[in-house]
Amino acid sequence: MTVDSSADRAPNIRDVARLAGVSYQTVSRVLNDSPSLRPETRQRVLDIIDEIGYRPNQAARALVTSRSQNIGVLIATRAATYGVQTMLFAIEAAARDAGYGIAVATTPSDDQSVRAAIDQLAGQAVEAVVVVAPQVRVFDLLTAVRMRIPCVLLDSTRRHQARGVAVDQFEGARLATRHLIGLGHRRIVHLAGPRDWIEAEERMQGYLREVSDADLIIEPPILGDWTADFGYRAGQELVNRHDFTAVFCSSDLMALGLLHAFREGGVRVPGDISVVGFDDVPESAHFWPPLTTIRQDFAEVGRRAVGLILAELAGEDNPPAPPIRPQLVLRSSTGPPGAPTVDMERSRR
Amino acid sequence: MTVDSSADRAPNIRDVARLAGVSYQTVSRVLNDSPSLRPETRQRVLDIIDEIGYRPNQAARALVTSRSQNIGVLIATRAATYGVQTMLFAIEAAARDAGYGIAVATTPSDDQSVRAAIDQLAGQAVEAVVVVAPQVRVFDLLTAVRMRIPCVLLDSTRRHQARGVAVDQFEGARLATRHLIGLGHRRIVHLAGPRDWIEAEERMQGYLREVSDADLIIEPPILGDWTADFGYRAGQELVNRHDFTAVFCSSDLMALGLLHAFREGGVRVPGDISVVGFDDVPESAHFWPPLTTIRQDFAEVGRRAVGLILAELAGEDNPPAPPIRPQLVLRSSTGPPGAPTVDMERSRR
DNA sequence: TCGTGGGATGTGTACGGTCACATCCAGCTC
DNA sequence: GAGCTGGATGTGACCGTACACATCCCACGA
Repeated sequence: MTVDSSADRAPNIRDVARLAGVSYQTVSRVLNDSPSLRPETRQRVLDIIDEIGYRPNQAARALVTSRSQNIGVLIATRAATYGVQTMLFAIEAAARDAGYGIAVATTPSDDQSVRAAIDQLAGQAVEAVVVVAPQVRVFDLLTAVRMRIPCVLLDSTRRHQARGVAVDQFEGARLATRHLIGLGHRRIVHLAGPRDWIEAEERMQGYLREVSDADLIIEPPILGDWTADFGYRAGQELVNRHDFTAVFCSSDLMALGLLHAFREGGVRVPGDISVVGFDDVPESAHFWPPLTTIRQDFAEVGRRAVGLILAELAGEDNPPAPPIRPQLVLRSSTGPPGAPTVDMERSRR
Repeated sequence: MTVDSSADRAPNIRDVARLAGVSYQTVSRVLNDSPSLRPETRQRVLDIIDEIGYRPNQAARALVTSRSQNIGVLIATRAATYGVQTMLFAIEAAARDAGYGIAVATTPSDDQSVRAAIDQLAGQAVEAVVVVAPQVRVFDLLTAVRMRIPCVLLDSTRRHQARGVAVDQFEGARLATRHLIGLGHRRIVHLAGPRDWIEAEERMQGYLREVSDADLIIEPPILGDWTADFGYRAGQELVNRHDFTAVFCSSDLMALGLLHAFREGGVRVPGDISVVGFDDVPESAHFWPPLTTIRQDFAEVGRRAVGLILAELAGEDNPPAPPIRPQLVLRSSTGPPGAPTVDMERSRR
């Protein structure tokens, strides 16, 4: 019958209160940084908290405040890629700095799976959702579901600018294409990403715009799937064509596979064909030849997404920020058409 | 004063009960699949739930059951790697299948950050923690913190077998080394991972064991950091040595950088030097030359970890499962010492 | 001296579920 | 027909916290 704090259940706010000789409400005030507290009272409570290892119960707090302190991250791909992981880690770090936790749900992109993932996150009572790597259909589905919570889309530039954070894919593709044109290339093939992906579409549009602005012949883009394996297969086919001098790949990995196929097929890069990638994954500096590519700051995308979410949760208006500018990284896989194969020195970084 | 269900707050269990003409407890029974319910009653409740879009409040449920239905994933690295992401996604998928959500905390490996990450997860009231990519210090810290919840470590083979799931890194390293020895190599350099990482240590031990079993000269391993950049720098130094004929790299990425440096330095692979990697990242088939490496099934590791956790949460004993066996993947970066450079055909998969 | 104001602290209640227990009623046995 | 049994359902209490409000006390000025 005696009040015993050594019970096996976790200590709660009343245990702290009793030991500190105050009411539970005072403890609550300490936890929530209430201004009207005598410093010595606050300290006494803090000491007890520390001593008995008290931790506020998130469930109880969430129940009464209806704020879970959790942000959901919906990842609409199961493929392991540098970009997705970098964004995820940046989101997590930024969220944690703001006192939020991260709940992750990955999913294939079919409707049913995405719905299930949304349910999953809703079940975790997230206060907001960051959608990573959205395909068009995922976006459409999200608008259909009409979530009652803030929702930020990554990589959804231009089309859905209001609710998205993104590197300017369109601009990145123009940079890549313009670089090739500037070197003198006139027939440029585009190895695109999946039709369904918003960013793939943006890159393709950027390529098309730049090519048509320069009055060049537009090659029908090859639709790929981001992977090195696909790039390899595409490369095997391209080896037999002799009507182009450069390839703009929508991902570094596809470029890697392409380089592989070209090498096997006796096509020299950049001597015969120049190749540009997209993403600037850390490995691309060590491809053979080191890959000229478009760098996008994935971590910044993640941080901005969290910033947007926090602002929205705080009820602030989000002034639409300018998209993040991508950057051309010059390495050794590009050169003027018909130039001799890269010499060794150029590939040093 | 009239009972109005169109309030802007989310519907709760009593709203459902009222509309279905039953008590809230009956609704609760429906939600928890209680056996003693008339089918028609159950159906009526389910219809109402569907109609008004009722979702059980996780916080309330967690409060009373003290079960959050959440599993924490502590990732003790901020580097984006194929292995970590593959494990994470597999964990998420397996957890979701079992009705659990995933809370992620990433962290640098210093003590203070890891503590903060643990606090973060504890704050999210996770029922268990999966620790990914543990360094020795992280493991020691975890034992010091003495968590009150189940905790599974990934990639902690042998040393902490009881609480870990892992690919047998030791065995993988032996496979790689034995392969080189079998080809006739007598002087094999090991490009190791960071000293602090358990799996790096295991791989190094495997290499050392195999080399000493074969009575070969033991080269002092070079301690790296998993990255392609490091492999590149290490390769630049190795180019000047002529006292070895093969390199076993502790990661595919280091191997990639190494290949880059060798190519620049005029060292032919495998003609002059054979190279073996570790991990079998999807790109390694497209390296130049395509990389012989050790495949480990990251997804299986993630799934098993969740299996272990679920069993422990259910109070079952975990029969210690055998470690997951890695597998040698033969490609074109290895050959007998002094053999001519790989011909093109061999690199086709 | 007393009313007043405000800082510091305590009390009641609600949040949305689950659990233990109570109740009800139909069907069965004797 | 009374008593028993067990399935179906309802009632009260409680989980741990935050919020609104009440209370207390002391300093201050009229």
